[in-house]
Amino acid sequence: MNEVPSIYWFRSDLRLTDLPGLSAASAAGPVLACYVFDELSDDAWTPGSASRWWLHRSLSALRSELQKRGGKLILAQGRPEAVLTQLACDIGADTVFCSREYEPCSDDTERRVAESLAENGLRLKRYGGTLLWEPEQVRTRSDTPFKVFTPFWKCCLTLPEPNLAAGGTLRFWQGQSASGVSLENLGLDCTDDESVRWADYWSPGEAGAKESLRVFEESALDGYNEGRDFPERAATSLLSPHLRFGEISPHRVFHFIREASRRRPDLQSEADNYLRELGWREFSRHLLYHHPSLPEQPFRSEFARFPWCGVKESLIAWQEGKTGYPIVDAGMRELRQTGYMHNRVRMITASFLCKHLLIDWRAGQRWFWNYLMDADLAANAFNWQWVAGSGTDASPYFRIFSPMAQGVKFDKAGAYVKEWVPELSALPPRYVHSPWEAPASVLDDAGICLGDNYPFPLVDHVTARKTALAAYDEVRAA
DNA sequence: TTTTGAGTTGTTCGA
DNA sequence: GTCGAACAACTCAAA
Repeated sequence: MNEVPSIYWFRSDLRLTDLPGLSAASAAGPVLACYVFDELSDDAWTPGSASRWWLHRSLSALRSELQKRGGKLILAQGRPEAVLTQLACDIGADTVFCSREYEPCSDDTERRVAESLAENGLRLKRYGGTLLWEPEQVRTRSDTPFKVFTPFWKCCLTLPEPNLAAGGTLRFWQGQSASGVSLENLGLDCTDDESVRWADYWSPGEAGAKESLRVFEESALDGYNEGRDFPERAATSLLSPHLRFGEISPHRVFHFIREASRRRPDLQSEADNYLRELGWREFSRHLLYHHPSLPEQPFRSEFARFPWCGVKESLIAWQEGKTGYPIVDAGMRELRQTGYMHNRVRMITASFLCKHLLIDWRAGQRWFWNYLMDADLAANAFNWQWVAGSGTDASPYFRIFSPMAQGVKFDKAGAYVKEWVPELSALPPRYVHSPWEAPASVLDDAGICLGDNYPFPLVDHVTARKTALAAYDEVRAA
C-alpha cells in the first residue's frame, strides 16, 4: 500500500520522544524529517556563537538517532515556507507537521508557511510539546494574562497535569528526495578560541538530556533547596540548554520529578522547588508571547527614560571578567569558557552591569545571548528586565546586590572564584571577595599585584550604589 | 466596586 | 555576632 508521506519540520524540538507533532505525523503516514536554518530571517535574534555550537551538535545527534531508526534528516538553508513547500511537493506529501512556537516572529513564520503550503493544496498542522500549558490556557479570573509569577504558577497547578505524548512507532519515508545541504555547510559550528573546551562540559542531544535529568534526580535533587544557591557545587540540573533546544520535553521533566517525589515523599519540597523553575521558564515564555517587545523595550515604560550612562570601557571590562570584583569576574569568565553561568552568579553579574556600571540591560542581554548555551529569548529578556528593575514585578528598586556580601554568603571559601579567576587562587578566603582590602604583605604572598595581574575595582561599591539609587529616583519621580 | 493581601532571589544600620 | 527594622510605596489578583 502506498501511503501519502508527510514532512516533520523540526524547530526547537530536537528530539524523537514526547513529541506530539511527530507522533501525529507518524500515525498519518511515513515521515520525512527536515530542519531549516534561516540565517537571513529579519529576526534580530538569530542564534549566538554558543547556541550555534550547540545546535550543530544537536542536529548531528538527531540525524544519527533518525538514521538508527531508518529515517533521515534533510537539512536546509533559507526561508522555511520556500524550503518546506518545495520539499513537500517533491515527495508528494500532503501535510507538514510541526510544534508550535511562541516567539515574536513565530506566528508570522507559521502563517507564511501555512499560506505557501495552502497555495499548493497542502497544509500545516501545529502541535504543542514545547510548553507545559498553552498561553491561552493560563488566564486570571478577569481573563487577562498573569503578570506576577506566584498566582500564575498557582493557576497552572490547578490545570490538568500536562500529559506525555503518546508513544507509538515512528515510521519514516524511504523514497528519494533532494538531499539538502550538509551539516557542515550550515555554517553553525563555532571556531572561537573558547569553543575548544565546550565539549568538555556538554553533551548536546536527546541522550545527553536524559542523562542530565537522571544524574540530577539521582545525586542532586536531595539537597537542591539549599545547594542550588552555591555556584561551586554541582547542585543544579544543567538541563537548560537541553530544554532550550527541545532535546527533552518539559513534560518529561515534570513527570520524572513528580514521580521521584512520589517515591521519596521526603523530597516533596525539593521537587516542588525544582518544578517551580520549570514554572519560570513557562512564565517567561507566556509573557513574551503576550508582550513581544520584551527583548527590546522596558516592560515598565517609565524606564525608557532611565539615564544609562555607563561607558564602553566598563562594558568591555565586564565582558572580559576584569572588573576587579572577584565574583563578577568569575561568573563572566565561566560564561566565556563554558557557555554557562550559575543562576546565582547571573543575578550578581547582571545587577553589577545595570546598577554599578549603569549600562543598559540590553547590552548585557546581547552578550548573554551570544555566549549562553541556553540562550533563550524569553528567559533572557525576562530576567534581564527583572534585574534592571524594568520588569513585571514590583521588586524594590533599592535592592542592589553587593558583590562582596553575595560572595561571602554563597562562596565563603572562595572556591568558585578561584576556579575561574586563578590569579586569586593563593588569596586567603577572608580577602578573596575584596582583594583591595588585603594588606600588602598578604597580596605579596599570594603573588598579586593590583593594577597589574588583577585589576583594582572598576568602581567603588558604596559610591556606585548611591549613584544607582539616585538614578532610580529620577525614573520614579518622572 | 472597593478592599485586602501579597509580591523569587537584598543591603545596611544600629541596638 | 545576631537580629530586626528601614529602605518607599506600587501593582496585581482575588475576594
